Amino acid sequence: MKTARNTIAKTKIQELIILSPIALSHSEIHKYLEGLCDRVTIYRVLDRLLEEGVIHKIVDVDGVIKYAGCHSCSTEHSHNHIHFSCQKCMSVTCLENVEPSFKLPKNYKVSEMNFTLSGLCPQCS
Amino acid sequence: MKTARNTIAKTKIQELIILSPIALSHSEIHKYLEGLCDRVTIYRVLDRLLEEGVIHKIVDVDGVIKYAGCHSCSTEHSHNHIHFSCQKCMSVTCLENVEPSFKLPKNYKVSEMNFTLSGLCPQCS
DNA sequence: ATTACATTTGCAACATTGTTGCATTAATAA
DNA sequence: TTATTAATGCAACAATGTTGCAAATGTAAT
Ligand SMILES: [Mn+2]
Ligand SMILES: [Mn+2]
Ligand SMILES: [Zn+2]
Ligand SMILES: [Zn+2]
Repeated sequence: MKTARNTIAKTKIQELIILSPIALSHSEIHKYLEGLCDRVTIYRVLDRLLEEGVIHKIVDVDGVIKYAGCHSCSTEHSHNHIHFSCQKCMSVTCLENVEPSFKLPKNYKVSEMNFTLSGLCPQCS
Repeated sequence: MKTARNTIAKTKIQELIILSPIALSHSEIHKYLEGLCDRVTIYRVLDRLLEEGVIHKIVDVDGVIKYAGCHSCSTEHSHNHIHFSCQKCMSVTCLENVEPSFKLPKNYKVSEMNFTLSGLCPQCS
């Protein structure tokens, strides 16, 4: 079997994302790490953290992919919540408690959803 | 004042998007046009069509940006509808009639939304 | 039809983002 | 401490998107 290893890069990246109040992009993580590891390593660590279910991926309104820690998915791993992207401070926040409702036409089978609102966050409005 | 011109490239791209039943990405449009114009021209034409309100932009679940014609926004220009991204045939469809409802915490001011579901479309399920 | 001119285009050059192969490094278990 | 193999660094590459500038082209006036 394949046994995961706790490397410095992985530990630091995980810590960074989990402790951050907002979702982070690859380039933001790269900046924060200040050369601790290679660009490519970050991509690979992010893939591993996603697989392990430690973090989840968010597609921002402009298509930029951001990563946020999983807080409320200890039992089951679902992220059917809304994300809010602030146009002023550029932060992306998980609104864990907000679940949208909608009525889909027949014969559509949903497996994932990505719902991002943009506008002004409480700090900026 | 700046007067828009109807060039061959613009006409063809607009036609392509409007007539398509699914949203198209830049690279898909590029393929369809078969060298009718440069890559860069497509980017610039898309920008113009967006500004003119002829098409709208959709961010797919994987962050790929797609373009779809505006059908039901003759009076006002809003796209608060759901988009469906099929994991099998990779099509992105506008579900113009499906509007999600949700209850946002106070002090969030929404100006735009991007709501994309992924799964299987009627044809593929 | 010809001219004038601003818009649009093509091309080159560049930046950013993401992926892959491979030799080297380093975490973990024996 | 040593053996094993996961993880990293680096180079090379592909895909996507942006910008500057000269050339081409659409449109309106003559
Ligand atoms: Mn989230
Ligand atoms: Mn749409
Ligand atoms: Zn803000
Ligand atoms: Zn399908």
